[in-house]
Amino acid sequence: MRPPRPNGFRDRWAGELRAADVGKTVRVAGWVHRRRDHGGLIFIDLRDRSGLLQLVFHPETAADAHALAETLRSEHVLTAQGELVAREGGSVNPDLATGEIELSVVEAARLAEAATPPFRVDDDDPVDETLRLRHRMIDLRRAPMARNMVLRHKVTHAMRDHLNTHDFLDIETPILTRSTPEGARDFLVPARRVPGAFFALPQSPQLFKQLLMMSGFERYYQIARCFRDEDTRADRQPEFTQLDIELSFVDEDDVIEVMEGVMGSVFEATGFPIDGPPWRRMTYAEVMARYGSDKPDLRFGLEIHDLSEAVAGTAFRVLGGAPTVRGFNAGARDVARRDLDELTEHARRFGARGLIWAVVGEDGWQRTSAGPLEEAQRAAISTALTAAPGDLLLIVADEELSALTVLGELRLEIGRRYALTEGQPHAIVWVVEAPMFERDAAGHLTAMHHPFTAPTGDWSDPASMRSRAYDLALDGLEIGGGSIRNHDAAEQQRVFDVLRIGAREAQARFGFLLDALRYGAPPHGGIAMGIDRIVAVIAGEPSIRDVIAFPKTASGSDPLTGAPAPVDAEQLRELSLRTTAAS
RNA sequence: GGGGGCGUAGCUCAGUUGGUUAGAGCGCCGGCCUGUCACGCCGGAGGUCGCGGGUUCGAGUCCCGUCGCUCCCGCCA
Repeated sequence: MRPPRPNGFRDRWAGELRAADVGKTVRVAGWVHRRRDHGGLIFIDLRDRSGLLQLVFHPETAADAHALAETLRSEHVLTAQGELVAREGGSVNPDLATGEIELSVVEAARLAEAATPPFRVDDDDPVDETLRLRHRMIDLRRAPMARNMVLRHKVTHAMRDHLNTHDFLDIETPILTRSTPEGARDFLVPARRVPGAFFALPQSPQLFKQLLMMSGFERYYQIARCFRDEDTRADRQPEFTQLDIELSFVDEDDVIEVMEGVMGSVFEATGFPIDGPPWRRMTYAEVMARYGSDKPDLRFGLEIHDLSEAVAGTAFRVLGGAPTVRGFNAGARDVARRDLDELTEHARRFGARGLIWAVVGEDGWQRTSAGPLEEAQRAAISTALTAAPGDLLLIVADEELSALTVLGELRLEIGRRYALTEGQPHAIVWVVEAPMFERDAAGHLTAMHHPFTAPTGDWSDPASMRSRAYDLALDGLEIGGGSIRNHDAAEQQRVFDVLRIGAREAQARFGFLLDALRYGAPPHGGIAMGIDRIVAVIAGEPSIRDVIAFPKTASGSDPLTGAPAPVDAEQLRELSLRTTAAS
């Protein structure tokens, strides 16, 4: 860090002083991180953003300062001046960046007292998250959180740097806007000037960035806040941040290359140990078949295999009553009956009717839940899964998508249970050629990405069409995705036709984009990257709440973390809201 | 909307089959201590066992309800 402008508070950063500064008179300011009172000598670890510095207060040579130090407590704020001295041999602290030196305080002043913190700042032990959020300003003082905020800045800085040097323009888009079609529930804001009408907060800048392409800006980016009124998860917040990018006159390879450049520089800037781009690309069909997920964790194997042939024409199919049988070899696992019951329960949670398991012995299957299965089929399955004695085989018979999804989740569960990712290198993969449409519960086709994604394939069979989309998965987490868009109004209308979105509805929902398409839209495409997730993975934090300064809790009931406040009748009148008699 | 888990000191937790005065570590307060760095030693304060009801001679412990938190499913890229 650059030295601060010298003033009455400080002239150096405490954590950046080194042995080379010995002999200098310096002034530092910050918080009391820890205090060690030896009766005579008092040591105080002073904390500012740059780190820690040990202050020594001598009772005889600096009586006033020492008297003050006796009254200092944790998190008091102070400024101190003195001579920087070298520590004697045995008192050097090798665990501290400033451990070879200390400040022999001549003069000091307390700038603020502090109530005893509700939890320790100088300790990283877990504390109830609600309490941390209620006192977030204190929580953010703790080393891991402070580190995460710095890391987050490094990530966005690297992104901006890379894009700025590649001719991208940072352009802002509105927050108070109309519904954007990402499929989630909108947050709504009452519009005072149009009683009964509401703004929607953007689920993404999707429509606006496409308009910017039509405006001719060619290369746009924005670190954009997005809003989706859906329930919180460890990796999901109702308000989150994306790196949003759009380019004109491009195809898939162009966007992917740009993003590999961006993410490559992010990983490099943060020291994240991963191989540089170009990165592996796999089709949606392939990752679903092999890993049962559209965001596969490739840090370990345990690939899924099609066992339908192995059990063809047997009673097994009657048993399962299912069109497909798939399974994977979970490896040599020492499983108790309880483990198998838990795995079965896990499978059910994701919609499986049941789980077939088998433990392979020296001669055939030692234990299995598939009693009626004939020896020949058991052998065929073992062969298909290249089973060795001791191996645990997990098999699901169901509709194809359902079986693959369940096995994908079981694969991840096995990975967690047996720490299969431990010590493994990070794995990043592009998933391309996802289906353009999928069927909802009613059997109707809906857009798998959003309806502006360009499809490829045979229009006479929309269900078979693929989208010109690409999604990036890191360690089994989806960190971003995008697509080439429809730039032709007629083509866009065909998509709407498949989605059964009539001309009137399309005009009402996406009218301004459809209009824009008529005035000369360039071929364009883009991508959005989830910054919260990216930072969390790099930081090794399981929850993105730990890489967001002020996140939401699950219920959002805490005042500091954005709990919604009730609005009284008077405020409603002021907003000119139409209210019902009941309210 | 649904399912699981949790709620005991400021914090993190223990608390036996229902039994007398609810404990520990850390933190806090006081005393001692001139080279510590998670300083040490001695002492002390601090509890509506989330809340309400019930069963019982007796409830932190069992039952019902309720509130809060959390993880997951649904939902959501």
